[in-house]
Amino acid sequence: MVAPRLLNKIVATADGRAGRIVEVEAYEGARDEAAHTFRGKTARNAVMFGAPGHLYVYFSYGVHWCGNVVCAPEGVGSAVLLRALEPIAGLEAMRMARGLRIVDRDLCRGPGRLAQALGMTGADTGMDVVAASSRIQFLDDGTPPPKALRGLPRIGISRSMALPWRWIVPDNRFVSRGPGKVAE
DNA sequence: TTAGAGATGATC
DNA sequence: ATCATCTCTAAG
Repeated sequence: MVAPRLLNKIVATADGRAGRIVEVEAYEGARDEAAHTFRGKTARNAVMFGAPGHLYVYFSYGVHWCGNVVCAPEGVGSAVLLRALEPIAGLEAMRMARGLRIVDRDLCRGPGRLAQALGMTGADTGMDVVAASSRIQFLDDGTPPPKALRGLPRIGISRSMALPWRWIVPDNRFVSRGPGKVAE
C-alpha cells in the first residue's frame, strides 16, 4: 500500500500556497466497496484508471470538492484521498479562499476544507502533480513518512468499513480527527 | 464540548 | 436514493 508513503510530502500551488500531508485515505476499486471505482470505469472516475500521479477531484454532498491522487498503475482504479494538510506557506491566500476569520488549524483540516484552501476543483481533475509546470504539485523536501504506521478506520463511509486504510501523522494537531478505533 | 440537521448536486 | 462533508445551532 503506497498511501502512507504520501504522509509528510508537500502539496504546493503555483501561487505559493503549501502544506504538508498529515492525513490520507486509500480507495481501491476491486476490493473496496467504498471506492468510486468499485463498479467499474465511468466518465466521472476515468482518471483513476489512468496513469498514477494525476488528480481526481470530485464534488461531494453537493457542497465540497475533494482531491485524490491516482496511486496505482494504469488500469487498477485506485487513488488516495487527501484528508488534511499542515499549512506551511501562503496561509493568507488560503484564508482568502476559505474565510478571513478561519484559524490556522481549520484551514486544511478535512478534505473539503483542504480543497477549498488550495483552490482545487473539478477543473483540476487529470492534472499531473509531478510535472513542474502544473499549478498544483507534490514535492518531497526529504522529510520521511512516519515509521511504524498503523491503518485506522476511514471516515464518513458506510461500506467496506473494515478496511483500515486511513493513515495519519501521529500526534499532529492538523489531522481532521483523532485516531479513532481500529476495526476489529 | 458535543450532537443533530440541513444544504445541495452529481452519479448510477 | 445515496453519498469519501461542512457549518451552524442548540443544548450540556
